[in-house]
Amino acid sequence: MNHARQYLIDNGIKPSVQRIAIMKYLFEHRTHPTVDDIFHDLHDAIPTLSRTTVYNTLKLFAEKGAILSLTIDEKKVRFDGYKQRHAHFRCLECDEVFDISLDRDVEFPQEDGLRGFEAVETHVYHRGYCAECAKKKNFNNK
Amino acid sequence: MNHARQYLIDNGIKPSVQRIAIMKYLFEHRTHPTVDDIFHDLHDAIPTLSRTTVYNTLKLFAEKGAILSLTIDEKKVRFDGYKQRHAHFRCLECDEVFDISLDRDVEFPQEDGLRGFEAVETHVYHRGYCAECAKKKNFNNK
DNA sequence: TACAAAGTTGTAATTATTACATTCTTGTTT
DNA sequence: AAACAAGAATGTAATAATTACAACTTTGTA
Repeated sequence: MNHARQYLIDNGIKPSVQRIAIMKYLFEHRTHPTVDDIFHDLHDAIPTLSRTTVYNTLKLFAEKGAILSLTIDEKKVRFDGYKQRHAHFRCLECDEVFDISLDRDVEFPQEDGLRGFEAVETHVYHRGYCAECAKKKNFNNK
Repeated sequence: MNHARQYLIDNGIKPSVQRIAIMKYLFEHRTHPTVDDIFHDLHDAIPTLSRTTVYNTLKLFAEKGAILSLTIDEKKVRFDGYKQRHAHFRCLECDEVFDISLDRDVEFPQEDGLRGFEAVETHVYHRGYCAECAKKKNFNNK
């Protein structure tokens, strides 16, 4: 039942109480949390947790390829424990980040587009208004 | 011959000495500069220029849709005066940002992928090693 | 020439992130 | 079980990008 623990080991990361808790958090919260979101939410369960540990841990996870770090928000980095290929959408109104499916036509770039360049990761980001905020916005502009 | 000035007007931006200089800079430098790059490089020509003005100006340009602001670099925002659809590639070694052509197959997402979401802009970012750094890296690992 | 609106400037504040030295855990060896 | 070393976690202090803000300047117009 300790999925997070095993996941860390599989990614070459030594599990610790803090690391397991953070990985578990990312599996359970598909909200693209920031360092502070995670720090804040885990603080009750692990009162000794340090913000620096959250920074260190997320950096390590991203380096090991266990998670994605998203720079869709110009203020702070967000993190994503969901590794399946998908795009992200940030709402300019409510500031939430959503997962967007990438359909067949929207494939990730092939070798040919990148002559000689070695891509490690590719991100597709949208910025705009999420369904809910778009509705409100269009209603008000009527 | 004042292309930058006219471009600003066309985008609903009142031209000023500073704004024209910054727009001109972006047209002439396809390097995805940061605020500081621009501030530093224009300082000789306009000694009174303030860093705040560069921030204000770039924010205004981006809001008016005259330029793109790129969040490919987790530290600082970069700017791009080239509006044609293209992707970006940031080298993890030399930290340069390159333009990458998006071929026909790599289209920007269509409406269907975004049910109800209103996309204002879409970015495709790659991170990895540029041709030059990849060559060095592979040579050293031999 | 006077004036208001918009633009620019410089400093101070804010905020995310990193550096670093100290303390704590963990597993291993005696 | 005690001693030890390596790796991890912690907290504070530093750094760096960005924004807030109040004062000053420029521009166009009456």
